[in-house]
Amino acid sequence: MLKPSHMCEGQSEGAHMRIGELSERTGTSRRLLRYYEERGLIVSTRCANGYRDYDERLVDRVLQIRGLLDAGLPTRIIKQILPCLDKPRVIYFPDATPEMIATLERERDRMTERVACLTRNRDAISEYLDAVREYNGQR
DNA sequence: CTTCTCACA
DNA sequence: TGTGAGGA
Repeated sequence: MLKPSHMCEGQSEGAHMRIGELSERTGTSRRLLRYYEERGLIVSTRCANGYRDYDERLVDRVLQIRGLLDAGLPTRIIKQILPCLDKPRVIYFPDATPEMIATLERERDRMTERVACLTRNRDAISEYLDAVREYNGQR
């Protein structure tokens, strides 16, 4: 029995993949995945050949990171709160430091601001669309 | 295919 | 924050 070529030595059972697969499954460029790792957002182990080896669970994590980034959070903040968002949330209550709370509150307020901005622009576009339909309708 | 660094918008 | 080039 030959083991699949994408598998590493000594990682028999856990589902693992290398960067190309993680890239495809997350819709994130390989370049960007390395960048996230550099910023400390994700981790990887290395195969004997030096290739990165990613755990299955990284798929969800990367997706989550993308979502946070889309929400406008900088990587340094994401790096801090990512552990708090992990599965067993209760465990992480201890490290809810006052400064952590403070940064999260600021970040939430910034989000609120962005939401308001998006809403205004969406409404402006809706209004324009309505006007266009009106014009085309009566001609 | 993977890795890395340097430079740049 | 994210990409492209270019080499190993």
